[in-house]
Amino acid sequence: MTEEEWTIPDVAVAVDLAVLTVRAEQLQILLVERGIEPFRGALALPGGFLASALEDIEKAARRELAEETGLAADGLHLEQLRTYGNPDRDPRRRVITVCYLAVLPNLPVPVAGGDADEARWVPVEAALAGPLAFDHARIIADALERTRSKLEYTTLATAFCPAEFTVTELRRVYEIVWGEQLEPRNFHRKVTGAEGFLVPTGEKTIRNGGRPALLYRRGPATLLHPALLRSRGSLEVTA
Amino acid sequence: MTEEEWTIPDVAVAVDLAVLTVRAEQLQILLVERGIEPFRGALALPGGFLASALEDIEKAARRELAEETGLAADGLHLEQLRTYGNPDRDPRRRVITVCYLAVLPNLPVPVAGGDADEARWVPVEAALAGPLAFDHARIIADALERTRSKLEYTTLATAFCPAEFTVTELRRVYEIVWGEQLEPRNFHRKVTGAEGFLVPTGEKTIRNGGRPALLYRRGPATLLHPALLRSRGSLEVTA
DNA sequence: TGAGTTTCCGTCAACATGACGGATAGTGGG
DNA sequence: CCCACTATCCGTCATGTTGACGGAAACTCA
Repeated sequence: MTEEEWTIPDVAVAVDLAVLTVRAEQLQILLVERGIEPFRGALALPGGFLASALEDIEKAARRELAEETGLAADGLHLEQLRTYGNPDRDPRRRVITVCYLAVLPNLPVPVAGGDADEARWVPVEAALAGPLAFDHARIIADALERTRSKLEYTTLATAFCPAEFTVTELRRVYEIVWGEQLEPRNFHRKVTGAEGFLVPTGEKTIRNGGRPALLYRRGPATLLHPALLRSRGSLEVTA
Repeated sequence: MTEEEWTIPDVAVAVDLAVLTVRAEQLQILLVERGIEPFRGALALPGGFLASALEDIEKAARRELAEETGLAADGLHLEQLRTYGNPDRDPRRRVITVCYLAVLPNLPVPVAGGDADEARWVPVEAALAGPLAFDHARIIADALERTRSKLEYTTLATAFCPAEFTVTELRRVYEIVWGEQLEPRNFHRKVTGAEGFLVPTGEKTIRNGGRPALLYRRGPATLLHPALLRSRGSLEVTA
């Protein structure tokens, strides 16, 4: 607010993306191998600097996402996660990064193209264990907790599913993201009873082996009421 | 990620604060009257640009808060709300602002000093109705919804209270922030039963008129379990 | 046709919630 | 000194939600 002999400091603004999906019965995150210093060769979140001083932040996130994964909209869920600005998080210069959380269904792996190097899916557990560029481990941990938490009181879980899905598939999303088993019957009762969560797609089925399951489409609700709580054992809270 | 003839664009980074408290039986927010263009004379959130290109973002938020309100730690709750970066949110140049949500007990109004102009408490309802600088109305709306939501599943409400408080005072916080009445007995049962929410301060009382109430101190828990839900009628979800 | 598999439904005890009434413990006035 | 007044605190009960389980229904494959 002071307007004296002082000038507004300039900062480099980046966007990073924590792109989550469920593949091969695992929660996986999209990572790229860095081709340039710093952290050359290390795994990192896809992302990059604003294309211009006037580019909108969320637009930049969508652009990076499209560049890295080749997909735009669809069943895509994109929300701002948090901004990270530790002064020494980038050894080159001051960079603050606005991070986004994206959730996708398990697509036919369009991951390939993109501007940076090879992008690949990595199980989040492995990602959190292995060394990562910058403060990306912290970011992934935050994204994971945000996702787990939002499954409780929003309909975010449907963003992991294709356009049409069964209750069992939805339950698998919860079980995989939370890392715990759920009672199939109670889960079925809750999600089919929750207002606006699931819309029965006319009448259809799909085969798995046993009795055909009803197919659902995601409903208009974004909040889940009543909430679907995990047993116990959480972490922080956005902080 | 492209590393060609392109240079990283510079952006001005600001921090803004949504400082909430409960005063005079109302939820109020700290606003300043702008003394400079743009939006001279309009009400705005306290905040400002980073002091230097290396200042930490949260440090900057604490600095601005101290400058405007004269207080540092205490019962202070400070968390990042969201980053706003619409390209035309500031008519002068590209500015993105990292916003923080602060919650304070009703202090003896240390508001006065500060670098910018006069700061004053404004009922959030009035703040949302009246004209505000920049996109601050949107920010306040987000801060309000975040606060209301966090009262449900965290112990944030205690941040509105002084070090020692009664159950009735805590209930008033919920009622004022949510704008709805709560059953005193059920509320009492829930909060005193919730693990780690309230710690009875030895044995003390305070007078109000009737039977002396037990005094409590905030407990170690940050998450509330089970949650304390408002009746119905919410808004978005962080989006 | 029967075994195997998976979805779907019903029930019941345990727990939490919403709604009351009433006992308790102070204050202040006559 | 006693009595109205007020606010806190406690107990109960009907209702709704959760957790746990068994079993019927529907389809495939041998």
